[in-house]
Amino acid sequence: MAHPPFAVTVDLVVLTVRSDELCVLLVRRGVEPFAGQDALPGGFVRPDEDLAAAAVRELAEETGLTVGHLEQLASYGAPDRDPRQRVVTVAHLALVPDQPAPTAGTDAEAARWAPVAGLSGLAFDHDRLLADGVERARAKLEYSALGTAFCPPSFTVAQLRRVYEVVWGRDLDPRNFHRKVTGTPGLLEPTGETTTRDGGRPAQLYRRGSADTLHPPLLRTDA
Amino acid sequence: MAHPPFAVTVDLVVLTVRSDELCVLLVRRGVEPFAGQDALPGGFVRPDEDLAAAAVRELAEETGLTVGHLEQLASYGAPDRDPRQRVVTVAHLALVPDQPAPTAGTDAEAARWAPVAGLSGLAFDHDRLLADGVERARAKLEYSALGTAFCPPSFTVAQLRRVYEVVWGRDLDPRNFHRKVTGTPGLLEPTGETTTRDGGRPAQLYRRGSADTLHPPLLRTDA
DNA sequence: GGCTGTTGTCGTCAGCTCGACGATAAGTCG
DNA sequence: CGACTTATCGTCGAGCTGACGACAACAGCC
Repeated sequence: MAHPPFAVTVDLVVLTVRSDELCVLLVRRGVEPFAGQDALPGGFVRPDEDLAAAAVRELAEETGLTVGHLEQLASYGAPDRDPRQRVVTVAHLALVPDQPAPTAGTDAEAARWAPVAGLSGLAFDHDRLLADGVERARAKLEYSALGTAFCPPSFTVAQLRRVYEVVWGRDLDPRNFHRKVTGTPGLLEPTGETTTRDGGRPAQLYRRGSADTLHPPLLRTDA
Repeated sequence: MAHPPFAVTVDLVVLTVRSDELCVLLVRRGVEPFAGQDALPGGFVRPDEDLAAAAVRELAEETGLTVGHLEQLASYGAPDRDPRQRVVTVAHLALVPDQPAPTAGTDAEAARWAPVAGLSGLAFDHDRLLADGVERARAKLEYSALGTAFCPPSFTVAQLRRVYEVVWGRDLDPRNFHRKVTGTPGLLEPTGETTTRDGGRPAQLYRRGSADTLHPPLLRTDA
């Protein structure tokens, strides 16, 4: 059996919410092909490594980020997606809280946050990976507690709402949102503390609860 | 760069509803490893072939089935999942209408339908692929028009409801279900014809409409 | 034909959730 | 202290859902 040799990589769509924008982690490629162009972080899977382990390792190597959530997204294997050889990549989606610009890693020249809006021209087929990742994140906010993955360990209802608004690109009613998330059992656990900010009434602080699904879902209407 | 050679395969979780049971297409392996054991159909991706194309080809080769829906499920690449060499498989989920037992293909000795309930002991990690595929199908019935993929081109509301009941393992109220699916615009298109069966009032025949999502979703409650 | 059993389809009604919005609480800033 | 900002609680009507009654339209049997 002459099974043609494939290379297998993992690529990462790392999303966060920074200053009211949905941002993705990009690295600038230092080697051909697509040298000097932006790309998603990623790399080859090692001989004795599971796919998920490879994703975690690449994320740590290239960014050193604290990850809030990591899941497999999809695989992409068009024959001509890499001009060098046949490469199948297993894309992963990571959601992380807002963090300072990650440090440059070993493989890549520099890692930086870039707003997703209007972004294009990435290396390989990474435009598509990014689009699929963003769509997955948008969809999952509807029926899961994944919005909290964008938040720090302790956060307010307003912070969580801002996450939804930024990811969906749509304003939500603060009162209805508050009723929904505080009314769902197991979603949020109050810490008992409050915040003080520049103005306005202090808000209750919560941490993620044990619930991971939102039943019934929080639907984004077409409005 | 010595990238270790991987083999890449596609495996198929082909589901259908037969005689009030959710069934999966299995083949009996003729070669080692796991010779004589049941497995999901699948095979190696060819050098110039896209992943989706490979899935379609394998499905046609091994079964000759008419496919109602095909989508990528997930990828599995544990280092020891194949004792021969490092293999990453891209699992796909196919939903097909009830059809006679498929003909044996080239690679496999025989293909047959097996009820999913209580099924285990498949080759490789196919138990997990199957479980993930079934769960994906169950979840997708909630918010998509995918239930029609299990139905022939022309079908009744009761047939579609039976699909939901079998996949979810839970009875649904015929009147509420009827109201829901006929009330969702674009989901079903009436053909104008009716059926006659052994007993009972003849039913309207419908075909799939243009809608592919169900808004609002049809939730399976925990009851 | 009449009766029975089966299945499909239409209605009704209470309960829940949601969206829109008013009202109040509790801080900061000038 | 007043103005402003933000958080949180209530209220109300619309829409969807689940439970269920009622009727329609067939086959089969006596």
